[in-house]
Amino acid sequence: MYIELRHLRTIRAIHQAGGLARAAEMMNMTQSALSHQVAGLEDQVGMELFVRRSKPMTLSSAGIRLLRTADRILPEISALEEEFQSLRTGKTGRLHIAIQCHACFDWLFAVLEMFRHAWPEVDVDIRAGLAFDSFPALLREEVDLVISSNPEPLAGITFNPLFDYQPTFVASAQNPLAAKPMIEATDFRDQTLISYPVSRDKLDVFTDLLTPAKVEPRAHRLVELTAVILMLVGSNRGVAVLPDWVIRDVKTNADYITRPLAPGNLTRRLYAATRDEDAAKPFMAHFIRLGRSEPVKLQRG
Amino acid sequence: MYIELRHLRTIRAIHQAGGLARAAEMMNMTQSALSHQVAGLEDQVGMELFVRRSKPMTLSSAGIRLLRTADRILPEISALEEEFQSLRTGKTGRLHIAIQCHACFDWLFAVLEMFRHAWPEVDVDIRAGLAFDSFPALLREEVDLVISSNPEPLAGITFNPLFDYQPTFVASAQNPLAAKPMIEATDFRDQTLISYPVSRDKLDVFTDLLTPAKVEPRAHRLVELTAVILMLVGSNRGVAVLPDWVIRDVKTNADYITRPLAPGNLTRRLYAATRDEDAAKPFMAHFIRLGRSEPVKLQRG
DNA sequence: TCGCTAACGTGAATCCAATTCATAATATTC
DNA sequence: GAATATTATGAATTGGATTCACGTTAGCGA
Repeated sequence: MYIELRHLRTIRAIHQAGGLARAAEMMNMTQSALSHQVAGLEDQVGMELFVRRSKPMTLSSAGIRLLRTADRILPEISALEEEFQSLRTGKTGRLHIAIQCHACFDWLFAVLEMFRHAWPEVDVDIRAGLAFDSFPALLREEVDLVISSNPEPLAGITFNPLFDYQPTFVASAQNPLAAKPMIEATDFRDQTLISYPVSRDKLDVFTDLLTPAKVEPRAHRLVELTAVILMLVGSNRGVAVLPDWVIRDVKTNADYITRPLAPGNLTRRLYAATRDEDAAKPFMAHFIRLGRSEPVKLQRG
Repeated sequence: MYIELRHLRTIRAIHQAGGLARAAEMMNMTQSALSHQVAGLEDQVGMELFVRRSKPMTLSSAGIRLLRTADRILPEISALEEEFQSLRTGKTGRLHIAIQCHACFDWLFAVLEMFRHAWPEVDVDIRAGLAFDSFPALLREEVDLVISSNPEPLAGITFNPLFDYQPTFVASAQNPLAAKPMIEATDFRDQTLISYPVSRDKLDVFTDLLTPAKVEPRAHRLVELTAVILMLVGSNRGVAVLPDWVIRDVKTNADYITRPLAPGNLTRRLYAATRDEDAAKPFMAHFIRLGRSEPVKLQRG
């Protein structure tokens, strides 16, 4: 049997209006239409939904069950419709973020915290675990924004610049390299490099230093968490290259040394990638604005 | 906008089947029909529900919202349909009982207790407060069964006999009438009669004794609860006429006397009135069977 | 009890919207 | 890049919902 929402609306209207004729008026239909509709529904259901002994017809016990369901379901539909309305006008939406750079957790949380106060209706989430194909995921609408420092010219994707940072060398104060004012590619030959577990073309050390110079570090250890990387570096089990904002805490720590890389002016830029059509959405624009201003404030203070 | 269940079913099917074509097969429709339907729905809603960049098309974030609603609502509809199925086959139903005779509470609870074990799916209730127009209420399907000792020949109503009882006179042992072996109408002239608060034509004392004899008791006090009536009678503040099954407890109590009425063979019959079409329903038949057998067992033991 | 009025039911005609048919456009795969 | 699979499109068709016109029934007051 094929119950439809139309039927639920009708049942509710007849009940509210207390009769077929008034209900018909309410719904901008003829009384006859409703009569036919009810008859059809009763056919479907296989029993009488109304008592016709008394004249303004009233719900039977089976009809009351239907009414209860209607009263539960129809408000849900209304809510859904209102939600779509809000979606259209841009008050609400979804902001699922994929991050290619693990270190971004650091400032991203702070930014999201500010964001969700301004846009409480927007469904926010961070999706780790798809760092490799985050751009296809963006196009498939699995996520809505990708934090990346490797803009690729892709149809349908807009790259919004956020802020610049310096990939910075960090090592133990015990490490012999502490003697050098600046670190170059060959310095890594006899070092254990510690990095996030992502492919080399997503790691600044490789893309900007080691790969061009065709240098391979003595060992390469993959670690997920920034705190753990710093811990290992602190105990001189390896060296790392991290964005400057991450190592602001260890800069003043005597156990660590930080040094600029190679020519000395290495700068990278972080982007928020969105689908073209989303870039204009008000909450997206706001998020990107926050992503531009807040991290630099964080780094200073 | 007019979302219909059809749309929810479609969304769910496309998601389950993982594509339009397979979904169409599932729903016994052409792929084209679904394509049109989805397009129409997206028009209504005012945004894309699916991502078409990749070929087996997938839900967009708005589509996912719709899917969530569908997953909540469609099971409710299925449950409803199953319920109607059960209603048709008679496994479930409603048994709302109106009682004209207050004293019936006594045995009715016991019967209902047995009944609800046998028919757990049937919605049981006792409706007091419409003793006066219980038969119209029965026809209006406000209740489904009326316990009555006053069968009226009414179109659409079947009276199923339950059991017989004797309206019995009960008074304090202190009352002068205790001396009489049998109580007649004129004996009430100088007595306070205590009865349930219902119209006289529903009270056995009047219909079978006082009204025919045109006798009026000295006073007539209305009391709701059987226990209170007996209490008042016990302290000789009045006399009462109650069904024999109610006074089985006081028969052995020295504070009370019970006497037969008038000619001595006054017997009344209790009926369960149902709508004609309901009388055949299995759970109704079962209830009536219980209503015949259980009260007499109670009275004996 | 009669007749009036309001409310509901019925059947044929109509209309609109959902579906189909046929085919084009587009992505995916090897 | 051909072959395949998947979705889109437009005209034609179908079918179900609605309307129209009228018949029927219940309620109500004189």
